[in-house]
Amino acid sequence: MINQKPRVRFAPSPTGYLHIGGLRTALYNYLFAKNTGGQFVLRIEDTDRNRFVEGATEQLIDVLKFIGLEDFEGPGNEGDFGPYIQSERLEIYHDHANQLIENGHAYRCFCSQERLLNLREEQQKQKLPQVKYDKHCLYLSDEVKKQKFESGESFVVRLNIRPGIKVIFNDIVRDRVEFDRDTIDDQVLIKSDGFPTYHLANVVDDHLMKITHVIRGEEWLTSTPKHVILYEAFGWELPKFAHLPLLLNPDKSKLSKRQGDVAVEDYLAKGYLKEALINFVALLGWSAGEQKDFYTLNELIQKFTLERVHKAGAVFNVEKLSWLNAEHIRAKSIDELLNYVKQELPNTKYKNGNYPDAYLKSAIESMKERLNFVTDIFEKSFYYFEPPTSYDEAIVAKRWKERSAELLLKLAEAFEMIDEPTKENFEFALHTVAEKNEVGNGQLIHPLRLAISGIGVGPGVYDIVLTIGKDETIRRIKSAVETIKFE
RNA sequence: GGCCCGUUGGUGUAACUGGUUAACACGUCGCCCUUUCACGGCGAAGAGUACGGGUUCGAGUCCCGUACGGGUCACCA
Repeated sequence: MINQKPRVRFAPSPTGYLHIGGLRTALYNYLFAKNTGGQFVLRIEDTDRNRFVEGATEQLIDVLKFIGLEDFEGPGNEGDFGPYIQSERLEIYHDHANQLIENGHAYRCFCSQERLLNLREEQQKQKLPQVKYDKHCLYLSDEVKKQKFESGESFVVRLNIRPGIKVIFNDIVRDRVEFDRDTIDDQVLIKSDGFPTYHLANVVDDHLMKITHVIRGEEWLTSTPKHVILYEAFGWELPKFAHLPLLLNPDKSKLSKRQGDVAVEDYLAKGYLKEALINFVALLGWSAGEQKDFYTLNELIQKFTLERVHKAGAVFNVEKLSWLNAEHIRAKSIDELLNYVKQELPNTKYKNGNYPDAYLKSAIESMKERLNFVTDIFEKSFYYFEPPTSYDEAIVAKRWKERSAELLLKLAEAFEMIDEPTKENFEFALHTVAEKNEVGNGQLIHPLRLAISGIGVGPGVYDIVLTIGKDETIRRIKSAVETIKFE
């Protein structure tokens, strides 16, 4: 057991999307597994039939694979401990529940919803410190139990918590955590529909799947003593626990839908790169202890340790995510970016345009450092995809002077003469025209930018000219001269 | 309310087993570069480590208490 390779699991319930907190949990499990040479297991916890969402499991797996955590043992990649979908393991849970009933660690409870409700109300009225099941069915006589069971009366199976010493366990993130046994309720293990609850299923599966480290969100910390008691009841060795700090809304409450996007799919749809998402989420609750923020998945794998996981919850700060996204864009090669751009092009109004790869690459080259999202290229530098149809009024007012039209026409003539279209030649031509007409370069540069792009910001003018080409530049100059009036 | 966990600039984090003026990044502001914008560079403001005690020559680091925040108390995970 000592030198066993770690086995960890990400055990989401298929809700229809991957929660950003789920991504973080999955990532830490994955990083830990990869870092230690262990195995990352994916298990689908679909024991709540009321929340069944068609196709959710497939969707979850797709997103996980897309984002780069594709190397898992689980559905579609069976190992020796399947099935990996809990709804396909019902018999296993029943066998184990029965085992617990036999040795007295669990019992059948026939109480109606109504009685449970009344009990709860009653206890609340009495201002009891805590609402707990009263073990009513544990104390039924054997005959009554037998009779109810055999007559097919609906029941649940409850864990029988007995008085005893404190439940103490060690958490890798939080060190020692302890709970009094009498604060623990007789948790339902098997629901009346025959499905197990999370508590039973997770313990049984973690044991059977030989999970060595349970790495999950802090919201599970308070139910961990129940799990510890279950391990005890089965006589199983305890896995190591690591409860991760929560991801928080700006107001410090648990990250939720109400206060912004929470699905990984949403962020992907908005144009965040998976690299940025991984990088950002990894830093929420962990750091390598170095003064650096940019990491690739491989670097994270090399650096990750559970010991360096932080204890306090972390606010999800979209601004830093956006910065990281821009950083990851800048780190990509032009060819990689070309793929993204071509992938997105059909979703834009320029889908019918014809843009050769070399053209797009030139445009990307000039815009790379100015993009926060790859799709920004279609907005911020629309002029690469269509000629300007209007001219920014503020820029016109500021840069379009009395002689601008005349000078631009002369510039167009000079451009016309250029045989070899290079940045240097365009620049030289502009300088020459400026000199001959005794004006500063700015008198040409700014009107030129306005004429060919319609706006006042963007890459260097010569870069734009080079990308759209000599002929198109001249066309745009002529068109601008006709449209823009000096006032 | 009970129980559990937490608390370093606005945000994410750093600060080896206690040892000099608490570091880095995002964000903000300013300057430089660029006849634009962005990138980049430089600099600034912003916490004295929730608060109060204690231990110690010395505490963000250890102990106790308080406050505040969060999580959890389902036949949901």
